Amino acid sequence: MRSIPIKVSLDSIKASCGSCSLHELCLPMGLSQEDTELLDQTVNKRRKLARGEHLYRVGDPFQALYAVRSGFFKTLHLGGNGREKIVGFYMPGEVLGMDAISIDRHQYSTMALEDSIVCDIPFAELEHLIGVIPSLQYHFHRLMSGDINAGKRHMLLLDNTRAEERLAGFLLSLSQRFAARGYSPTQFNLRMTREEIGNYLGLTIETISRLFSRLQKEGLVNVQNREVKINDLVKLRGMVGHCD
Amino acid sequence: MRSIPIKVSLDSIKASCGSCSLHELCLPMGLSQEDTELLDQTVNKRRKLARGEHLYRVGDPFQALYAVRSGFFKTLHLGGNGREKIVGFYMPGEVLGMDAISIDRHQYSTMALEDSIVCDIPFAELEHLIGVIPSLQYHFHRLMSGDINAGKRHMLLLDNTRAEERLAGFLLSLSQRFAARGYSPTQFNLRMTREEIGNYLGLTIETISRLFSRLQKEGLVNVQNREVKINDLVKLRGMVGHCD
DNA sequence: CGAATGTTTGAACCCTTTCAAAGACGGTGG
DNA sequence: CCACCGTCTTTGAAAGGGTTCAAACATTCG
Repeated sequence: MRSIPIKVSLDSIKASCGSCSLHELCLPMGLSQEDTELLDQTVNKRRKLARGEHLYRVGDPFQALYAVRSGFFKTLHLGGNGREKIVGFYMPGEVLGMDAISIDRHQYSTMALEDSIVCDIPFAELEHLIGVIPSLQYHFHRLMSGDINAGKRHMLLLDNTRAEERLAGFLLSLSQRFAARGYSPTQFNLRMTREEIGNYLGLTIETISRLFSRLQKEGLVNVQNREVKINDLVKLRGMVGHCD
Repeated sequence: MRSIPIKVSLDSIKASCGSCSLHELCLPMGLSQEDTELLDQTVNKRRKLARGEHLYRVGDPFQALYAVRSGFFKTLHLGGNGREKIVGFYMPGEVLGMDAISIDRHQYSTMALEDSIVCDIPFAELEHLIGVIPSLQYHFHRLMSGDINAGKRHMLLLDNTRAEERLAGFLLSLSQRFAARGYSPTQFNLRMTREEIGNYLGLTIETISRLFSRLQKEGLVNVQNREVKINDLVKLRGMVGHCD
């Protein structure tokens, strides 16, 4: 609360895709230096968000996509009964908000799980730029298609009836995504609570807790609070049914 | 088998988006007559598929998107253990294959559930056309975004822990989509088997069967083989948790 | 008509949920 | 620095719902 005045003064920071370490994962992937500079003129603002702060909420008018620069986000659906369902976790280099393109309003709320920074990508300007830069068009379509696939993979994860398979698949998914960003695939920090994991996987918090205990007892992983160490990546893969 | 020679002779049929009754649902939605004619030059072929025939299979190189002209399709994922998981059903006006854009190969197999016709949309040509027709760019992005949302809705459906909620949500989803195509929202034919419904919803065939029996006993629906009549749309909606 | 496929119904089992309570962690204030 | 408090996590026992296994029935299509 106290920190709001400080945050405001830091809200806008000059961004630069060209010098960003994530540019091979993010929207500028595959662009020439020249085209990246054009993109930089559109993606010219960064925004800081404190842990727990909303990037946007259900129903907000859609104006921009957001690339995660640093930090961690969750997106959630609000059911008619007040129930919250987490539909995705987003880490640096991933782009938020593409589901809103088709309806002009955000369908899901997005909240920072830790202090984070996003790059604003005003969509009207991006659309214009896509018409001008053919390779941006190509890469943007791949990005959207990748989001379609991420959704389908999550669905396949939820199709595993056994709770164990879901959690194993979840850990492996995190592992892969961390690895793609140059972090260890076997040792990482969970940014979300047990409850958020359970919600995401369609399981209760108690089941998540029991599973972590069991996996640890079996020596597959070590879990200390939010710190996860995977001891046997191969055996963990063997536990997952039909998801990758 | 015997019919293959016949099918081949009918395989290619001249298509026309301008005169297609689905053009407000499909790729040409919102295009001017002039732009639709340009699109017609690209979408110039139709393909007939017999029931049970594959449109494409996992691993096939990605070359075209396919708009369903008539009939019904399912898309399925093949798990490492040989398990099949149905990830989507597609009806006329819906576009197949957008998940493959990001990886250049089809990630899922697609099979006709009944004799069907699709319109070929060669993707390289579509990409070119998108660079030329701004409103096509706009509508194509909405189409992809819509596919992202369809996936998320399916995921929300699977999050309902109670089998009853999932089936209710499934019936409502079909109802809406039929209504959008000018068919009755309360009376329609299931194109898929109980097993396929169960697979899609993460339930067993027995559970689906029991649920239909129960819903019928409660007077909510009438089910005769594959013919469904919804008697109480409102009460059915009340059964679904957080999925619209 | 007959075989294959698809559907319905029953009973026992298993896993996750639910309900309950104790324990650990982290931040705040004295 | 430590005690306190709220939040998060762990663990236990009972209950519920869907699956599994089994068998009869219906439908479709050659």
